[in-house]
Amino acid sequence: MIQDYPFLEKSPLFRGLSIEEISSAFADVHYQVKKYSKGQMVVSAGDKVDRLLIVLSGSVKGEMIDFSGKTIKIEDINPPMPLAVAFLFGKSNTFPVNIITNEDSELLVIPKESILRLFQENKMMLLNFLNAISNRSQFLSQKIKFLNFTTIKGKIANYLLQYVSQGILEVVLDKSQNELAELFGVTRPSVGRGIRDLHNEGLIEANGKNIKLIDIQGLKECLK
Amino acid sequence: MIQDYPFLEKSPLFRGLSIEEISSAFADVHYQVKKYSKGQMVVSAGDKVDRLLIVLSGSVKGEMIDFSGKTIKIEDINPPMPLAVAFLFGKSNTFPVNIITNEDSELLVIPKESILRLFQENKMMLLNFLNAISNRSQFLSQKIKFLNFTTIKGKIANYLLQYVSQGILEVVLDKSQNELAELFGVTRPSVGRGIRDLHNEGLIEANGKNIKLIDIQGLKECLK
DNA sequence: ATTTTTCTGTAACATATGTTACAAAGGCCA
DNA sequence: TGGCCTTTGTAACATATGTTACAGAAAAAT
Repeated sequence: MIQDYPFLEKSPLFRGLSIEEISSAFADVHYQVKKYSKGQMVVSAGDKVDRLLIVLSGSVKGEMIDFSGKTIKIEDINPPMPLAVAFLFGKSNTFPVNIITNEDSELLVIPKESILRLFQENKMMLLNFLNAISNRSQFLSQKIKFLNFTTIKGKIANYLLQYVSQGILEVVLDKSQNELAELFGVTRPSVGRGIRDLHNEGLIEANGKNIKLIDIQGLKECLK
Repeated sequence: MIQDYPFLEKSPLFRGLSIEEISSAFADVHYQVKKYSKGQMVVSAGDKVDRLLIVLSGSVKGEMIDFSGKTIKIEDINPPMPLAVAFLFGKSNTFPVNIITNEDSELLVIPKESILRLFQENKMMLLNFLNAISNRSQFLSQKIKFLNFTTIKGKIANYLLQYVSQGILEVVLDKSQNELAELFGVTRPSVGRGIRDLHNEGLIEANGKNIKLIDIQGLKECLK
């Protein structure tokens, strides 16, 4: 079964392991492959997280529900990524979001006990898991810094300054304004306006996705 | 040495273990207790995280630095809490913040290899560590939801609705407006204004720290 | 080549929040 | 009691960002 999904080697949880190693680790451990049709709810917010889910095919999305019952799409999850790694352990063991398939999908379901057995038998998997949760935390940390500590111009400046630290002064953006907007938690026109403002202030020369960084010090000032 | 710090039993990393068990687990493992005087920098942002630090006495703070060189206090960390658990593993293995002592302090320093050995020998510690990182993620998730998904009125409403779920309809706030402002990442007058608005709209009756919750459904609507 | 979709640029307008300031109320302590 | 400090209430004003809308450019699909 496991051998049918060779790209599992690319999953953060199995990195550094060959598909044979993965497969043999799974030999004496319980797991399931479940099929879901498009639009089906895989997990409801509040369900107990007593198993690890990994997307094998198709794709799923996480949707948050607030008190008033409205839903907001949080993120898409594609193969071979795991779901909700940060909720398998920790204080709250319930899914924070609904998980719904975007299309017909298959998920690998591994009960929590099995996970612990995998960890015991294969130190690499444990390390990978630690890395996965840690990365999640780091991602969230970064996101908070972004959301909380700067204006939109600051966010753009910060984003561009990441290139500077790599010695790149003529940037070709690898994301659309929409993607940047989502990353920054703001609206798309605001991103456009921010870029235009930086341009008008002479800090950058923006032309579509091509951006020349002119006044590095000025950009740093934007971080407030 | 370890026995000198019995409150380590209360550290998230050693929960469920007696001080004797902790001490014996540490018997054949490298570690250090380091003393720092008040105001000393324990770790600079960017330093490699190749060791786990746990506050034994005193207290330390984490300060973030942005590109322009300004510092912002992130949080205080008191005994017996660990530092930067989410950065010992994961992609980025450098401290995201400066760590500075608030007062004379002692820190327990455990190299990463020692941590891994502790995990191998004591499954409880591994579980505790997984829990600690997971909790951190969950905390950050929650914070992001708060920062990103609601207006100030929404944040206040959300805060008040937590009481409702405990069956409390006449709240006595346990935080000042200043503290709420900090929690929400907004300014103090804005919190005041938010409360006043909710009051004027008839959703609550606010009088200083005493708040009667009138229109629960309306409060839920505020979450947008 | 043509159509369709996505992306960009921009504008007018509405609104939430920050900024600054000050006065009144409540706690604390000497 | 009086004087200090913190907290609250509130106002006028500035500003950043969201909202909505539309047109042209670019990219993708047919």
